[in-house]
Amino acid sequence: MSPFQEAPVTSSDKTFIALRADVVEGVIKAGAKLSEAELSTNYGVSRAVVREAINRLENASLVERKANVGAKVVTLTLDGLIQLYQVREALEGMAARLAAQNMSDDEIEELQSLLNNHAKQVKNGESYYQEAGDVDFHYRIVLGSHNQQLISMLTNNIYHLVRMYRVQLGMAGPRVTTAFAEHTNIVQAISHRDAELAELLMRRHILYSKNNIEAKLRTIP
Amino acid sequence: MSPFQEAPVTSSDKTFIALRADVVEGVIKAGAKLSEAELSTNYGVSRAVVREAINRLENASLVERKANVGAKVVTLTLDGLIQLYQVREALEGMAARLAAQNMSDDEIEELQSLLNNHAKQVKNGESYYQEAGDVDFHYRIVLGSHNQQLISMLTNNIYHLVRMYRVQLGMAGPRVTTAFAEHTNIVQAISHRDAELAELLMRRHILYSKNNIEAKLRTIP
DNA sequence: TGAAGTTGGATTGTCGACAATATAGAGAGT
DNA sequence: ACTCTCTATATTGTCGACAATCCAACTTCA
Repeated sequence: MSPFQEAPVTSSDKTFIALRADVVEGVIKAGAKLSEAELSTNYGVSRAVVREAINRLENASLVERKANVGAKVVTLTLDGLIQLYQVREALEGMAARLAAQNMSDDEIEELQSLLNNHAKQVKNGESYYQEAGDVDFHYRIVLGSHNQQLISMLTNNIYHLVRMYRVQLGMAGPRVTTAFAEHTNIVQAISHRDAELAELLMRRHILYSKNNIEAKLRTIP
Repeated sequence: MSPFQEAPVTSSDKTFIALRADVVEGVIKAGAKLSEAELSTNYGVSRAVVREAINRLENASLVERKANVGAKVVTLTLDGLIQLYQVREALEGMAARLAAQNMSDDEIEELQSLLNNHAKQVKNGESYYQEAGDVDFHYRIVLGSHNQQLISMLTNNIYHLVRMYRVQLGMAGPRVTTAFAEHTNIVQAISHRDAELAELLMRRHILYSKNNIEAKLRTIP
């Protein structure tokens, strides 16, 4: 289905995931201070596991910590969004390149059928699932790179921050059908094993997406 | 001087840095198990701070942890090295592109003079400082990107892992003068504010470096 | 009035003890 | 001899208490 980490086993894992969700979804507001004691009672665990969860969030760039002072949820800025998308462009571009080289024929076929499902949804105007579909699409390609380092960086860190921006600054917008066309071209490049083109198209796709969001944001804050 | 993090203030910071150094330099061998109790006595701190240090090392991809089992130092493989350099190519390529756009004239001038010093050293055959010089060069450009996300990923994670491979598999090799020529071209592109070319040259530079190391390694393990 | 120094309260950092889990080895059965 | 089960032990996960640090409010002095 969707981006799944390994199943959480330890209490610390669950707390980390719950806390991350609350930060990403805005239940805990951007810029808010994270009190260890307060979170400890809220999640019903000891301060030690809260601390561990906060540490992990720090590495994911979702909170900032200062020694002897505490941790704050990051603040969302236009500049931060741009920098994030620059990194994303570099990493996902490479992912597309590697996917064109390394994906198995089966994986490519699944990617194709995923795209076909999206095509139906676009025709039916089911805009809700468009977001999930977009995530799925990018996720498949990242996995297809078969590069663990790359997969880890994108799925553990960058995607959560991207989602935090999307959710809290209310992205959804048009760009559905045009993005779908771009997806189609990328898959075509991959299935032709054209690594160079796959990277180029993916980078442009993300760049367009950035420009689109950026334009919307400049009108608000 | 050299890549410096923020000064370590807390006991946990110091332990993390000491432990990381021991892992990178091979004092603790690749693949070895990390016993929390043992490290606790060795570094003279409580298990809690050792655990925090290990967690941070995990995010830096220097150790792998399994719940209820423990942490092991990563094992160094050819495949791991290749994947690492693929990520490095993507990120540093983007860094060079952004550096060409964002570096101040002063920063570029400092980069130039750094290169001049290297030129002298290369002529004198001081091969030792070549490594430090190379690190310095790349570090400056990464900082010049003015992209915090990018800077953090490279300096906190990737560079330490790269160094671990270099140290433990005994890199040094020739490629000194030829690498210097590549550096020169990159700086030229940056000072011309040619972002496209700067990225291209940096990516090729890292790709060559990867191929060089890879060729050496294939003869050994 | 304003600036520097001081103190109290609250928050984070560190510690040792206890609980939960995995793994190696012994033992039983075939 | 081999496999399976079960137990013992060592290691990690979690907890509550104590120590160190920061910050704000208050006092003191020019």
